[in-house]
Amino acid sequence: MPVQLLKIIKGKSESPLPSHLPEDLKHLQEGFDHTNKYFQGIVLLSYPLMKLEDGTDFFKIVLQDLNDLCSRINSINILIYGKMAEDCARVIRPGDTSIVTGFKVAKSPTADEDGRHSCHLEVSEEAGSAIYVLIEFFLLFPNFIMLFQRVAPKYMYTSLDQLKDGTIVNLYGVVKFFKPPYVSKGTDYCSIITLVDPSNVKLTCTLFNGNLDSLPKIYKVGDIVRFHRIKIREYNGQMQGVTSMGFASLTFDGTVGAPVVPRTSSKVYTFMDEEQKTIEELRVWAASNLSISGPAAKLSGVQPMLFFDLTCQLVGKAKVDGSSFLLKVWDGTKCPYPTWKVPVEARDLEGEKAVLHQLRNLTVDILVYDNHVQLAKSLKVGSFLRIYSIHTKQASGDDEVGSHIEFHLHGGTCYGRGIGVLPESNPDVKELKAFLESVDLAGSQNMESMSSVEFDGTFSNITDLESQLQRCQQLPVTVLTDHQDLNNTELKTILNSPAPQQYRIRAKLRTYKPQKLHQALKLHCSKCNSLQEVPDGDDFDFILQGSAVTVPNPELQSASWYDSATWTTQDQKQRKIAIHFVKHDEMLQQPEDTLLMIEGGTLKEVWKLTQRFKCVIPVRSTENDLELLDLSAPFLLQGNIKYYGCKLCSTPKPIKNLSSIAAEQRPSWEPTEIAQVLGIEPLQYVFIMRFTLVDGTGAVNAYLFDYEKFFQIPPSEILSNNFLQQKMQMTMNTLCPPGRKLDDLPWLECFIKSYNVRDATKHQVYYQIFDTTVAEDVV
DNA sequence: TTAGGGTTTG
Repeated sequence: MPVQLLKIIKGKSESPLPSHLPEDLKHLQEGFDHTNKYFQGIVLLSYPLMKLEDGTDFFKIVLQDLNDLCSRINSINILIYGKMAEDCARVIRPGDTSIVTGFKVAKSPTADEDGRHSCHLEVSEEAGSAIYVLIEFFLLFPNFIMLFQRVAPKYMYTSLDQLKDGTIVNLYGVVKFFKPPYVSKGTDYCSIITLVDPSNVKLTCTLFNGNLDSLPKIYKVGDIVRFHRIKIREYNGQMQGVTSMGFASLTFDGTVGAPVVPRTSSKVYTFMDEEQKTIEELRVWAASNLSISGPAAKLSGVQPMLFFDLTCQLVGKAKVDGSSFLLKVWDGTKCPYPTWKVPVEARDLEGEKAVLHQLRNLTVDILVYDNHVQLAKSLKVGSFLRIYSIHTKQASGDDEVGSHIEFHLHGGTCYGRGIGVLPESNPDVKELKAFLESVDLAGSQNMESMSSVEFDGTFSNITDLESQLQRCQQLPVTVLTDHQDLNNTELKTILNSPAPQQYRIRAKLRTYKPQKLHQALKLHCSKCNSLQEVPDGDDFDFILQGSAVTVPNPELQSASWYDSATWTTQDQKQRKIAIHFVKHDEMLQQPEDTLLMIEGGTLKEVWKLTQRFKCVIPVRSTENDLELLDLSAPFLLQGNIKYYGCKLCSTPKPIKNLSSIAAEQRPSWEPTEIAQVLGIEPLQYVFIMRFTLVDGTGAVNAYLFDYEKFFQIPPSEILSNNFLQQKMQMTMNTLCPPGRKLDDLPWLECFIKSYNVRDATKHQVYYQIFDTTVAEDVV
């Protein structure tokens, strides 16, 4: 089954009046418009898939509204018909968080018996419904993001030359012409939009909605739209698009290279990297096939007798008479001609008196007429506007000042005449604001910096230490795991014997190195036998920052074996993040079973992802493939463990080799297996210490290479686990209590082996502890 | 239902 990611962003909405909110049960009523609304709940129950009399598949689930647990009725029946029933029955399980969109509300015939909501929701593919299942929360990104998996086939998009009368389709198009939403003579706002696409066919759409916010947020010719469920009709021998039930739109900036961030009032929309690709392709097509006017005129550049679009800030407004309304605006530049001032009563002028006075030489008066008056009245002083097709009219000077320029927004909507409110996130508004303020107020976002945890100096309290000591004076604090039949050998004998040999000893730990235990942790390559320090968080951060410069390659978004989601951060850096979720059997898995690859993430983001997903692999885009970062960075993160590869012994292989593991029946994502397919020679975490052991006959320095057996602490986990750090310190305090005389030290039972190390100039015998572990009651 | 793009004019 195809998998589609859905992104829901909670937080600051682009629109000042967000209307497409999640629906709650209280407001769910038969006969009301629930277009573009969604209902989110937990699956309380699911019934077996069945067939209706006409052969239609039918599946019923019960969703509980978690936001409204106090209400007597907080659950509702969801009736799923057709192909969608089959898909849902396969995927949806009780306990899942689920979203239903495009539903029809009908009276529930079973409400009296089951005590659930008096209505039920009917969903089917034909009705344009969709059902999603939550796969993950992302709380770490600037906006709180939830990712859902769509339980239905993908949307299909129709090219503009393939449209047929009477159909409802999904389509993409580049805006060739538009009328910003205006108040129609009926009950709704209306927006006219003409689209073109690479088939070179035009489609004019007439869109209505009672809610201004539900219409596409088009700001300029060249913007790209995606329409879902638009109805195609023939009118005057041409195809025409009109709003249908469930119509939904996304609008994207059409500038090549601009971030692909959809503008929508809908807080729920499907988000796929395939679509990002489509947008980017359309941008490129439009750049060479569509004449898009350059930057809009500034007041300083206006000419008399022209029509132009102005991006500006509203400083004041006033009613003039029944059919006209005054807007006082500025764009920071000065009009080179004398401009008229529309006489209004001071009491009718709305706006900060001080600001109006301060900017009196930079503001211009724009008189708007007829159908624009209603919208003009509703504008907020201080908001940013784009006024389309303002007429600059030269008035002959019949006063002593001479001729002046007048600004009119005539009635009607010809030539896209109208007023649009731009959100503060709009790039042109950002530019204008910066210009108006001449100060950059945007503060940089400080990500909490993370450094690796050091684990020395964590002593437990003194009472614990005393009781441990008492126990240790009687029994050995270490025990043997093998070779119990061997007899003890005195250290003096060992020192006088040739190597290599193995011995059982009974000795005391006089001292050890390093005393700072975090220094004992190393990375070891079993192939070339090299040892290295564990890189700290700053090293990794540095590499991540370096790799974030490489923008994710759109060509590599979503492949047969992974689905991708991308973000652009809302801060100044506009950093691009891509997450590639590796699929199994064409499906995304539960987060705890999922391997993902991330591009452009920060240390904190990567770390957060590791807390939720089974495996995280930081990657970057090349021209043809994703690739691992520098091997100074971990090639894999699992939970709190960073896995590193040996720089000398690794020969990185293509990332797509991971797909072979993904194709296994139950991918276990073992680090060793991942390393193997990626051509990485994994480094192992190891504690390396030097124990000075004494037994009254002599002293031996013996090395401990402990992968886990001795301390029974996985070295890979110690950096992130405070408890393990304390445990290790406690163990060492028991083996070698600080400040004690030799007589008071506990006995250790150990196996040691001697070995020769020779180089050109000298020969030395070394000793290594093996098959020994700390006694059970010590750890 | 509204508007159905195409040069407005106070």
